[in-house]
Amino acid sequence: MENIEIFKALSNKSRLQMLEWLKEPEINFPDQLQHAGFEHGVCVGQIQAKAGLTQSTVSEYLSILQRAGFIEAKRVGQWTYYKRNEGAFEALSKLIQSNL
Amino acid sequence: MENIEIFKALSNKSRLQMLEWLKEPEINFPDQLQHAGFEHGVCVGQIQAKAGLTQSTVSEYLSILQRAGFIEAKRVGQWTYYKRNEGAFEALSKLIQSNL
DNA sequence: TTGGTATATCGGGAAAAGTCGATATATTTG
DNA sequence: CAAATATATCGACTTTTCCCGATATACCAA
Repeated sequence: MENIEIFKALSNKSRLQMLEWLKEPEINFPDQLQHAGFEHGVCVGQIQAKAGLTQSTVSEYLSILQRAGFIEAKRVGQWTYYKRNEGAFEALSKLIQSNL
Repeated sequence: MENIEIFKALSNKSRLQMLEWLKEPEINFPDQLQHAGFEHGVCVGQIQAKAGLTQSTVSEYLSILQRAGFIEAKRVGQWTYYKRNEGAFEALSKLIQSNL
C-alpha cells in the first residue's frame, strides 16, 4: 500500500488548512479575482499570504498535496494555479470504507 | 481540527498493516484460537509475532491506533486484547466527504 | 512471597518531516 | 538582452517520528 503518502500529506495543520481554503476560493482568496479569476485555481502567492509561511514552504506543501492527488496545478505564464481535485477526496473516502 | 492525530496514526506502514490484519483475526492470527478465542480481540504478543517488531514498538503502535480511535483495548488477566472499532472508519470516511 | 509471563513505559540514536533563507529557473516586459 | 516577478529547488537547522533495548508494572501460579 502506498496510501501512506496520502495520509502523510494530511498530517499537517497548514496543509489541511490549505485544502479547506481551496474549497471556497472566492471567499478565502478575494484578491485572486483582481488577479486572474478562479478558473484555474488560486496562485501560490495568494496561498502564501494567507498561510503566513515562507514562499518555499508553501511551494513545497502544495507540491506534497499535489503528489498525493488532492490538488492539481496549472502553470499559466509566471503563475502556478492550484485547485482541489474533488475526485481524490471521494476516492479516499471510499478507500477507507473498503480497504482500511 | 485535531484530526491530525488520526492521519498521523495512519501514516505508518506497520500500523496500517495491523489494522488490516485485525479485519480478519481468525485468518491472520490462527494461534489466538488456542489462546482465548476472538471475542475480545487479539493480544499484543500475537500481533508482535506477525509484525516482526519489538514488543515495545508494537505496544506503542497499538496505543497510537487506540488513541486515534481505530481500535479498542480490553484487559483480561495479563493480556490486553485489541480489536477494531469499525465506527471510527465509518466516521473518518464521512469526515473526509464532508469536512475535508 | 517468589518467580514467570504479558504488557507498558522510559531513554536514546537514527531517520524523516517541518521550516527557513538563499539561490535557481521560468516568464514577462521594457 | 536586462530587470522584475512568481515559483521551485537547495542546504541547513530544529522538531518529530521510528524503532530499539532496558526497565517497570500488572497479573498469575506455585
